[in-house]
Amino acid sequence: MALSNYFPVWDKLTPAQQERITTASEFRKVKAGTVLHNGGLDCLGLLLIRSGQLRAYMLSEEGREVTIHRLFEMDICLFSASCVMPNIQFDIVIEAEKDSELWIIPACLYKDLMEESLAVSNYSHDLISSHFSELMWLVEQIMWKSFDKRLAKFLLEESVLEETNSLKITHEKIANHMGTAREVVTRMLRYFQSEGMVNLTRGAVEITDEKRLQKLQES
Amino acid sequence: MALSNYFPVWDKLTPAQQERITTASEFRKVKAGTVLHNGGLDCLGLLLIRSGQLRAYMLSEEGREVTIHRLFEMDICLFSASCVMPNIQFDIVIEAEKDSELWIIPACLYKDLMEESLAVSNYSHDLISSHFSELMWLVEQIMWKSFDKRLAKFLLEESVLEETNSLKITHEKIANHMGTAREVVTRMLRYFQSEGMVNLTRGAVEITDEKRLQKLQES
DNA sequence: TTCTTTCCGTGACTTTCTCACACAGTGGAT
DNA sequence: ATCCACTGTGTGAGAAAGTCACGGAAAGAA
Repeated sequence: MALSNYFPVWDKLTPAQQERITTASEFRKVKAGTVLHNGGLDCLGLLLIRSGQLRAYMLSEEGREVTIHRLFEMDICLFSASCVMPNIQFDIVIEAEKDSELWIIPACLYKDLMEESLAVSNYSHDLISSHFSELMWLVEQIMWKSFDKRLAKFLLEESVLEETNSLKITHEKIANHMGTAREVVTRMLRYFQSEGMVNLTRGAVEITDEKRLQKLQES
Repeated sequence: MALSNYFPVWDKLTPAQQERITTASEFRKVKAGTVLHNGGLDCLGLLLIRSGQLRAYMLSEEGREVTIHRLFEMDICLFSASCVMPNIQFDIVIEAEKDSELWIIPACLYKDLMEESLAVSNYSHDLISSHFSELMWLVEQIMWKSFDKRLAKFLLEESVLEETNSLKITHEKIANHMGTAREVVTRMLRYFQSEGMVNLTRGAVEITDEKRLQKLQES
């Protein structure tokens, strides 16, 4: 499948614009763990995901993380282009969670397109505003939801994503997603296990009572 | 001063568009404390501030608050228009902090403009993306800054805004801005007082050692 | 096997939040 | 002036979550 099938509002662009995109974009395959963008330093460009899975997270000065957004097939990532997302004075890191294939669209090209094409501009607007909503949601979670509910929710979402109840994930990684300390995750998982909701083994969490986690998460 | 002096990108609109805005917009004066928008229910429209001061805050199910954004003269508020900021499934409240004058621009009109005018679309894009940055900043604060630093910063910012070191504000209001409990604010303020940084009286906080607060905030 | 690295478990302590209640200042009503 | 209601502040006790400092177990490499 070609770029044109993945680029949003492709058919609302002029042939000339389409041409500019195809010639300027770079296709790339990356391995899980690859860091594609790190902080405000580089202005790599937009990422258009063909396959795989990426994670965008915020990094604190002390090296703590929180996941801001996750990207899947067909998603487009604006965080890696400071020109399109101006005023960002903190570190966002984009990392491949799985082996991924993607196109890199030069940020300056996209910026030009935005200034030419209503369709592109409106599309970006919608995209950022949905990111805004997502972030509001995160704030709500962090501020007002107790940790047990948040963890239950995370495990359930992860199991939907991976399409299995046996999650291959370490406590450390969970902690990084959620922006907390590993010990906190360990303790809560042990509690979940003592209540029969999960089963823990090294590097893995198996969900054994989905319904109770559901109930916990909602309450 | 007329609406045209306050509306962004006014001179990039066609005379017809300008006409539509002037005729459709409503001018309004509100007293401090007025709630202009409450939750996802109403789609009031965009607010264009001529004078005064507004506050946009998120409301939890239990009635707790956090300030998301503050609006001043010349600012424009998109939160009150769910059409322009779609996917918002939580409660944002817009409240006048001081007596204010503003125009209300119907959301549907603005939406139409966005789909017609590149200038408007790009302007909205920049606006939302700066809101996004602000929110990221909030997340960073909440997650990684200890409360004493956050409170110091709040007091200093407030004193800049009000152009005085004698802030007329209750502990409760501070707590609502910062998304925490009143007792927490009271205790920290008492600590600040014991350290000679502030002087507390009923309904007021006087900053007596700005420099130490500065240092605290930065550390 | 031994060594190293990664991952997990845990106690002790700090910070922040929650709950419950008491009391003090302020501005009316009488 | 006295009483009352309301708002604003003070405080202790306990829970939740984060921090610090370990130790130890599992998995993979040498």
